[in-house]
Amino acid sequence: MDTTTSVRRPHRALESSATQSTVRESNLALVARTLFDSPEPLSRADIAAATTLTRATVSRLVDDLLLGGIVVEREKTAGTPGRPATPVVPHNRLCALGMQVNAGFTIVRLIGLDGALIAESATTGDLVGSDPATVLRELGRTARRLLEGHLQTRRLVGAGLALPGLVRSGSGLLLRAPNLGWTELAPAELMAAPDLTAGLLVGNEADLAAVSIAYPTPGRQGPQRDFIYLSGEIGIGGAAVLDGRVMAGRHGWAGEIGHVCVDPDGPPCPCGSRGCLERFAGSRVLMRAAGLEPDAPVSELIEAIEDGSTAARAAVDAAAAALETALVSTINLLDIPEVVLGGHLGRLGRYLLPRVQAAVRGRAIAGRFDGPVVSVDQHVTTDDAAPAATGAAVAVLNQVIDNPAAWLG
Amino acid sequence: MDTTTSVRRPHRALESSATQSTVRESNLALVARTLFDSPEPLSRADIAAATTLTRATVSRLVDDLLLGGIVVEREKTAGTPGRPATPVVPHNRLCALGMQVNAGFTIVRLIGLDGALIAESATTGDLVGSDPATVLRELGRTARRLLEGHLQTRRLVGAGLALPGLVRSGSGLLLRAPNLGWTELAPAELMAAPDLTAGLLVGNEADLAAVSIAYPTPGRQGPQRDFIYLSGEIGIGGAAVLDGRVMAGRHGWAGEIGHVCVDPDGPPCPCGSRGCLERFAGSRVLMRAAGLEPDAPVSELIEAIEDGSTAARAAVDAAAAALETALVSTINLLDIPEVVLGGHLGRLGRYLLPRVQAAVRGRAIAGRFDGPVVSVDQHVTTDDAAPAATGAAVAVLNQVIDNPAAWLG
DNA sequence: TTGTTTTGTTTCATCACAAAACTTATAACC
DNA sequence: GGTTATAAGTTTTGTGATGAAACAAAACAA
Repeated sequence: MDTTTSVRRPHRALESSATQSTVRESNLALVARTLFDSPEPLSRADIAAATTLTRATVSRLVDDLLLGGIVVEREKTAGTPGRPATPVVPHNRLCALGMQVNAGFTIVRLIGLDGALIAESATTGDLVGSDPATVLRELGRTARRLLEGHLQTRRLVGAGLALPGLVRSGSGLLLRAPNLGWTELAPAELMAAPDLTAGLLVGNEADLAAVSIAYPTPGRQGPQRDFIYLSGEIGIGGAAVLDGRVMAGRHGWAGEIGHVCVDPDGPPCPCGSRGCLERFAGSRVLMRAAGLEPDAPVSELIEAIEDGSTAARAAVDAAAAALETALVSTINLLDIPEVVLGGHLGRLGRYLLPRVQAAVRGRAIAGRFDGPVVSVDQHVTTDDAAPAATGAAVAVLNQVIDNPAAWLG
Repeated sequence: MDTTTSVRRPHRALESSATQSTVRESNLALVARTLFDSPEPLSRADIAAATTLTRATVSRLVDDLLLGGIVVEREKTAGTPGRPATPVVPHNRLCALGMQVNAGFTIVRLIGLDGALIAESATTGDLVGSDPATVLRELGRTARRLLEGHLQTRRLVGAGLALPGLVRSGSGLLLRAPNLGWTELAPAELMAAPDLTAGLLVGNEADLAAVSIAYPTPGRQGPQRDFIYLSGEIGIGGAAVLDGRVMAGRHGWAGEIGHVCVDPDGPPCPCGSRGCLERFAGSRVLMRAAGLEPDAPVSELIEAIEDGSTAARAAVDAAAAALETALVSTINLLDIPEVVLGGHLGRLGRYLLPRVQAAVRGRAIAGRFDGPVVSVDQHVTTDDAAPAATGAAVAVLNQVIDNPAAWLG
């Protein structure tokens, strides 16, 4: 862990050479993305118009996608002069597992390539200090049960797992999850379900929740393309999304807004620093400061405020002030003037939004130019407590859309 | 300026289709990058081995580069059995102008595709509150004089201009440069030298200084590929470089570390926030706090410290503390555990490095894993006061290397 | 002089896509 | 109902990129 300076490869490969099959892969991906990104079904001719490819080329590419079960044809639609078009739409036969382990629950979702929730299984329980092997083995069993009966009609593309901690990008190793008490483990192995977890995508909970905002359904970007996401949990996770891609940094740990310092003389943080945002706006800190049980639901906090509790009000104000400071710094650093609040921060939106929005507009450099927007994660208003599980599945499905050639084999 | 929420285009083009000429462009760039990135001259066969292209293909691509004047053949090298190889190296006939306007000087440099400094012209003077039209017109004249006599043997690729302010990426407009007192102007037009400034690359001073660190010579990456750069001037500029690319953000303003908040109750900053890093570590703030003239050279500050001035010592300590806080937050946010100090911060390296390095290692999340490195910009030790001017030229030349097809026409 | 080795070139086959002609399937109009 | 107009999708042909393999060139070595 406490490794010495890593040896850098003296000459990394610049990139690989292009060939004709590269062209095909690239155009296949272009057609797939165009198809999935469109809110309305597109015909081959529509795709040709949208991509500048010829109809002939699109036809052949679409044939490949049909053959691979990635898309299907719908009934022809008449009504206008000319030969009727054949709409081509995402095939819901392909699907992926999205899983999440959190301090308070585990969840498994099966999601189709068209974005539909096919099945779901959730368990609640206190997982702080739990044994990762036990929890993950059980998660694997749950996933297998969930799949039963579906594999006759569907085909599994892969699985994704969201964890509340540091995940080393590439290797899929969890380095540490402070709020679970887990360190240094390989989730794919512990799940003991090699058929399900071959190529398991392991990701940080905030990063994957951000994916589900950037892509409400697989391959289709939502209205927010550049934004900073904050996940309000025991810790404050964060992710920075630019043009639909989650920023990774060198190891895949970028976006840790919870550990932006908002007061150099503030309380110490287990991360080694002091006065991190998390120390003011993390759920347990907030609840304690409000005079409530650390794991009390947000509704209690809101009630307390409405009942006139000064402690509750002060706690939220302190969190808001910390949030303002951290976000202004973050926006100045990343130049992404849009913020989405998730978890308990989203649920406290009515108290936080106006203040934070005003601060961001008045104090961030980009504030005066773009009219930055602060909003609440949709998932909060629809009472979805596990957007990261959905995001994990979507991330897996996006891989298919972004490189269909690899899936077609 | 104070625009309302910008209207987002509902459907941006996903990307354009690939064709055979795309393959050629891509491989041409691959060959060029391989050639320029190598410390030793490469033969066609070497390039083939390095890229997995065949010798036949490499030969044809190199022929194009030769024809375009981007590379030249050197004398064959014998000594080993087999047909002697023909080394192919960057051609120094192509060159670019790199210019910089700062609060205290202007500079114009002419730099060859091989990285050599061909000519240089600098002027000093207080440009705070100066008239941009006058300054830029004079800069254009200087550039033209500098070029005289060189255009018989060289060919100008283009020009780059570094400015200490906010530049809107794409348009090349300077929105504001607080320390010059300039706002809202189009440098390319004001320079009144359309032959030189066609396609002028305008960039932020810190961003372009970072380019000259990432690329010590055009197309050849230095040892630092991921790093956070801090330019110490009146203001503290910053840039984040990941894999050799400067992070832009939505408008091109990412990396403003000078406006990370290190004390929410600190002194107000013209940017609208409070307690920005710049308020503690900007050169004039630092000098005043040390009891010196605001524009005194760093050497005086060092002397004062060595003479035992407590004010000077305290000022540097305060700057160091602010730097620590800002950098820990920044590293947590970007996951780039490497820092390069430029300008007066680099010149104060002996006082800052140990403290800052310890802070970053002990308090940043990535600190415990990678052994983060804090170092001083090479340009400071070689007494080059204008790395951004070099970076501006290098950025222009890199465009040729990254897409030779566009240059060949 | 002959053989060996490596570089660089030539020739030919393959495979994507573009262009354009063609086929198919519908609506609109007389 | 027959004809025309219109648009979707397919077939055919040509172009241009790379790869593979044979070939030519230029050195060293025995």
